[in-house]
Amino acid sequence: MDDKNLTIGDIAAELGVSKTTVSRAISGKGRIGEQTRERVLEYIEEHHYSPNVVAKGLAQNKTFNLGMVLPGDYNIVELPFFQNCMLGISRTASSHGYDVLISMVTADDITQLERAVTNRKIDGVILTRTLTDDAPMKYLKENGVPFVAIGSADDESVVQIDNDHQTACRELTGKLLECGIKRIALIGGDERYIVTRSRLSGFEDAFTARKRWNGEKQIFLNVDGSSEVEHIVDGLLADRTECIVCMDDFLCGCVLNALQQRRIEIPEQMQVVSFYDSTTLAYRMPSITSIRYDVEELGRMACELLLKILDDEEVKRRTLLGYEVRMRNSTRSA
Amino acid sequence: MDDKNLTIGDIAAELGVSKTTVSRAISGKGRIGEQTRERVLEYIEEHHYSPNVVAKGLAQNKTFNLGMVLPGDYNIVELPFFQNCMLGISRTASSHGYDVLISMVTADDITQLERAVTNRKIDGVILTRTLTDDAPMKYLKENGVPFVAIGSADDESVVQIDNDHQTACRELTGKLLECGIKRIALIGGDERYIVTRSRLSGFEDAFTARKRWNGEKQIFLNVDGSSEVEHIVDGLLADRTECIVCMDDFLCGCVLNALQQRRIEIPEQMQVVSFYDSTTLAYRMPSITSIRYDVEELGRMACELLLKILDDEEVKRRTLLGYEVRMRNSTRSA
DNA sequence: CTGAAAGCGCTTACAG
DNA sequence: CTGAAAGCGCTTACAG
Repeated sequence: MDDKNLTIGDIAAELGVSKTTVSRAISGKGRIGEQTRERVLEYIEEHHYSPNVVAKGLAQNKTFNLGMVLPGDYNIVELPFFQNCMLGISRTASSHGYDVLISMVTADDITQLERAVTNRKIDGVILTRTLTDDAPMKYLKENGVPFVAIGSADDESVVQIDNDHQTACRELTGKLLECGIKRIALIGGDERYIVTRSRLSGFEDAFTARKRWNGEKQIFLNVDGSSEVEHIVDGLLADRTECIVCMDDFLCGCVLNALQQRRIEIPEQMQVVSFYDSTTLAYRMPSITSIRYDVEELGRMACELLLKILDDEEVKRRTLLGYEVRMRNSTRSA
Repeated sequence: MDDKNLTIGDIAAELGVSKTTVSRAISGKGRIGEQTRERVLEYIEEHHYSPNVVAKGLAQNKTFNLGMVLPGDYNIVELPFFQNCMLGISRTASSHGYDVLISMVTADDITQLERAVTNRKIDGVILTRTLTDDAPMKYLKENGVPFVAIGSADDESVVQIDNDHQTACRELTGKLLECGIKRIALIGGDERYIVTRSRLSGFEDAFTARKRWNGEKQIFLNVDGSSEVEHIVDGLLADRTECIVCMDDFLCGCVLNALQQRRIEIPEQMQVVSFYDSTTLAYRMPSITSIRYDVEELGRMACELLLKILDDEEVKRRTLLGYEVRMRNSTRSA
């Protein structure tokens, strides 16, 4: 285990070659005799040498660290989305020789991100959600830090990757309408999240695509917390609404609780659908019709995009990933 | 924004002093004239200089990065516990000039951790759970990497911090027994997690403390997934069990679903309690009696312990944090 | 109180 | 194909 602090210099001395040569054998850059390279590589193998990445970074002006920006708000941070995302990012980064450094930010405090940047701890950044008027994004642009955003953004200059929330929501809503639903409601969270807006658009697209649909739709945004949901649910029950579309699994959980408490049968008296299909709702009875995204894949691809950018490769400005509509027992089958 | 790449050398040249002097003004180490220091500091302030932490690290053989080890298993990673932990760690690290680098490991794959260590990317590590026969722990010990474990471990040489799960579970179980419960069941997850064992001990302590209790208790460990829970619940219903103690909120969610599906009234026909009090169960009706831990605080203190160790300060081998028993409507009141 | 110099462990023109 | 030397941006004995 003493090998731990072997340096390129030690190896050079031991083998009677120069540090330059050792460095070349390792990196594969520059011409070097086949013989010499093998000798060096063998020695390295035997003695478990592994290069000091920090020193390498200093010389190359890199850190081999990627920043991952996470929302540090309570509640939100708990959404499984971010963890699954992290899994994908972490694995990909790791397999490319990078590590992942986290920065938790809130709407009005991005100091952790600023520290990571000004301290030159990271080569690039992955944003894990997008907002209208996105402070981290603004900061990164101003400071010329390479980044990719998971989520969508109006700004065409930012490299973004997202599931196609709008189409997903349109398709799901469409299916519901096809089943003859006349009264439908949409409940969503913070309107500053782009994803909230995308889903809203998809929801509305479904109606404009069906000109003959003459029912009633209701929309509730910026819904936050259980008591507000209860109030809304009471209103919807009074209105004889047939279906509630929930924009995330947390809100859906609240809706389900409210319905259960009021002894409303699902789907007979009220249908319910949600997004994400996370474990938050797994095993709920009845099973919940939901959109499913491959969030780990999303993280993986975001990471690969960033790595390409760091390698000065060209990348698509916008990548749209798919989704899957899973019809289950919380809705009447088509 | 050009200030970005200011170096200590630039400042020295500009001010007509040596790099040594600039360094001393910044670090506060070594004697330096009051006048000179102020001049340097002023210049730095004006030009938004911020030192290259990587270079500093190379010179001092530090990275100012802390490793955080997270379980990379699906499902488990989704437990809000780890996110809240991360919040505490991240904030504390940040306020001490450190960043947090994540390594996701599974029971049989700790390569991400190994990479971070052999690449010398981190100064120390925080483990976020403990297992019997803990691979990351073993690796860190063998390689002399400073670390603290969130969770308990038999090994007296490891610095560990944990909520007092055993006492918590004993107290909660005790309260239930005081209410006259005669048939009680415990459902828990993976037995290799120390926390599962601690809670089991606490559960049993409650009975030994009440010698005259003559009821029936059942214990199910290594329970994994919803169908197994359903099967257990059916058995318990047949047995006329009065109360189910769930070791985590995920299992509790499964239990609640199974009961709801079977039209069992809580707490009239079955009482239910859980641990963590996470948002997974928030807003469930009836509200769930539960233990509550301050997980962010746990992360914060773990991080502070590690920072002290890195500073060569003495620390307590074992820190036990409190808990709160929250009696709610899923149990009959005492 | 201050500075010249060596060093942290790498990389990379440049010269041979 | 190989090496001496300078450099990445800091710190830190050592000397004055």
